[in-house]
Amino acid sequence: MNIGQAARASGVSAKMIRYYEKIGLIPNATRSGAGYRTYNSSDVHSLYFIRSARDLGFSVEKIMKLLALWRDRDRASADVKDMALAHAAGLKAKIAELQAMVQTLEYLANHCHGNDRPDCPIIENLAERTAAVATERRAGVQSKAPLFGTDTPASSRDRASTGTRKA
Amino acid sequence: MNIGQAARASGVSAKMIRYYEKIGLIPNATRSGAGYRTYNSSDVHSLYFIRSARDLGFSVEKIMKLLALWRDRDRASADVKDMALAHAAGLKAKIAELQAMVQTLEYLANHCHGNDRPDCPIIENLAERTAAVATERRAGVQSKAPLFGTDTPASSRDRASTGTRKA
DNA sequence: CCTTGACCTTCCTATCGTTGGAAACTTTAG
DNA sequence: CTAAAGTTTCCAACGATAGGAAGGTCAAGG
Repeated sequence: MNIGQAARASGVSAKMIRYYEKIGLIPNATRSGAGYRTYNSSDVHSLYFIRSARDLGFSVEKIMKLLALWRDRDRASADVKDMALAHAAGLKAKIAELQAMVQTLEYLANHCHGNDRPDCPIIENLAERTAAVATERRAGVQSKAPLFGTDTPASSRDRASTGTRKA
Repeated sequence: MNIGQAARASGVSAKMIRYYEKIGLIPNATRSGAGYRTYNSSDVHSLYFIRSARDLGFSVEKIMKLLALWRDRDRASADVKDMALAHAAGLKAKIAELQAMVQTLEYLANHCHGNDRPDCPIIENLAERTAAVATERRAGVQSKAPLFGTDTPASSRDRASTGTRKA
């Protein structure tokens, strides 16, 4: 079985199969005389496993651990369960973040006339102080740089400590 | 105001300010005699706008449009509202996707004993056919290569699905 | 004046997962 | 034999961000 067949059978593109091999997620494939990679059904099975895990949002790094557990016939199911639940928790956090964004956007849209006049609270909020919901969501948020018409070049207090605030 | 002050005042890192300038999201900054970029409060205001939009999950590309609308005093508020709602809809789709993942993971975890024995339906499902929820979520999924313990290198129906489906 | 340290400059690299292309080779079908 | 399809490797790009190296600049203090 060449890489194309393996790709179609597993749902992982040939490009990605080579990539997974290069980064060590899967072992080096055996080669035919002409240098073609050859795969058997067990390899396809691994690839399908990988694709399923990617569909569930697991990173390649985590998939490495899952694959190790998969191949370990003496694994404890608790290990896998922990990984799955931890991953689910991470996804939930991401969901909450996105929901806060949606809430803010819809709040702003609801306060926008949506006509042909320029008056638009969405723009105004983005420009002036970020909407309330987003502000609340943000963790260590303090005093949002009120400098406006003022042109003071180096105002007395510098917050935001250069970097590493958010993802 | 130098780039460091602008960064602290706007919440956008100096690295990102230079990047935004390079990709044309913001105009080239004026320079001091020594080549330092200088900013005024209006520039900081733009940066703050950008940061707020990024916090709401807007891509840089969309922010370019938002900035154009911001600077266009004759814009129709409907344009901005449409963008905001379209973006919210996109976020909602993403949320639904993540929720499906969580659902699958928790379903699998609930069926896992989580003890020190190797028996683990999470692994089994990843390996064999992907859990029901994920399968339903996936669109045109068919005939999932049932090849299993068999080790036939080129079994009869490995080219069955020769027709480029999926990416 | 000179040093020190904070700041700024450009340029290069990396991340993560994936896709794209180019140039060359092999296999398969006609 | 030829043409098409498949494969190989290598190189680059995406989006947004972070890190670092090597060097120039500024302000304060001796």
